[in-house]
Amino acid sequence: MLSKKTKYAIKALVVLGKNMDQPPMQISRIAELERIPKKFLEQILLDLRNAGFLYSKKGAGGGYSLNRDPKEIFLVSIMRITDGPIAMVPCASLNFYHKCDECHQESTCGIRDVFVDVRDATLKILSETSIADIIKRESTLISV
Amino acid sequence: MLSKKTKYAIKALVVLGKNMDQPPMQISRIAELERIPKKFLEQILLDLRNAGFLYSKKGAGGGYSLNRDPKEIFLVSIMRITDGPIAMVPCASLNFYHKCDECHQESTCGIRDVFVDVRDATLKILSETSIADIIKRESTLISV
DNA sequence: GATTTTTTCGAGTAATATTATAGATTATAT
DNA sequence: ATATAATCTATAATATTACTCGAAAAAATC
Repeated sequence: MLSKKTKYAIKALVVLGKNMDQPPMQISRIAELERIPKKFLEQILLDLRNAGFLYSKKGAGGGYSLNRDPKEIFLVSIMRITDGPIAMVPCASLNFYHKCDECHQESTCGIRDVFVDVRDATLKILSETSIADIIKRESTLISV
Repeated sequence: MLSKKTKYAIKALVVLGKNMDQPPMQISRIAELERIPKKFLEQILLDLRNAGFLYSKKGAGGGYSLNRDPKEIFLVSIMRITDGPIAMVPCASLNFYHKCDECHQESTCGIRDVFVDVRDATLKILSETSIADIIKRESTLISV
């Protein structure tokens, strides 16, 4: 399951992606627009900022804005920040690998073998899909 | 993340799939072989039995055995029993659909749109892979 | 038919992770 | 100086996961 944290992160980035040429947007404004608990969003934006995706400015007229082209912010990166691994088993993770507790013989584990395939299929989609794509998909869906 | 419940379920089914022409195997034997907490495994096997995948027999000489050809038991079915939905968002689930708490406009949600694709990719693999395939993969991995 | 073996059933609990909140601090603009 | 808004640290509330307990029911064997 995708955590609320990740959903909120994506939603916030989408809002900021639509706000590219505007002055920075405040946490409270994003929280209001997307109905995200403000204090929770605060933490999430901070994580995204620390990962380099956001620019932030304190004080009056401050707020958050994207630090990169929305075309260059991929879901896979966001998810790794907010949820951690993409793979469904730790032993199949590229960025967060560790042995499964239950596993006796990783090299011959058939479960791992299947879930490496699942990871690859998921990864392909998530690393091809950007915030810009999400925005595009939404406008396409509206016009249909 | 795949729950331990699901991993244990798959492991138990694999053990039983290798035991096809033998008399039924006891919970305690499976638990021992796969190092699964016995009482936990008990619940899991009961779920699989109630779903029609296992045959069970009480009393001395009783135990569990597969009720179907291991080629016809697919990971997708097991996971739906033990973990529920395959999709990462409830609104993209085929068998466990429900609205996301946070969602205001499902029909135009770009997140949903992407995760329907992820679901399809995952589903393809999981509904093509059977217990027999897991067993086959393991023996292939051993011989490499 | 008593005893042993083994599944079945219902409930309960412990551990962990997720989601959210609170309050004080720091930086910036006016 | 004052108001604004991000940052930081801690903690509370809730949900989920992973298990555990004890007793009942069914079947085999002596």
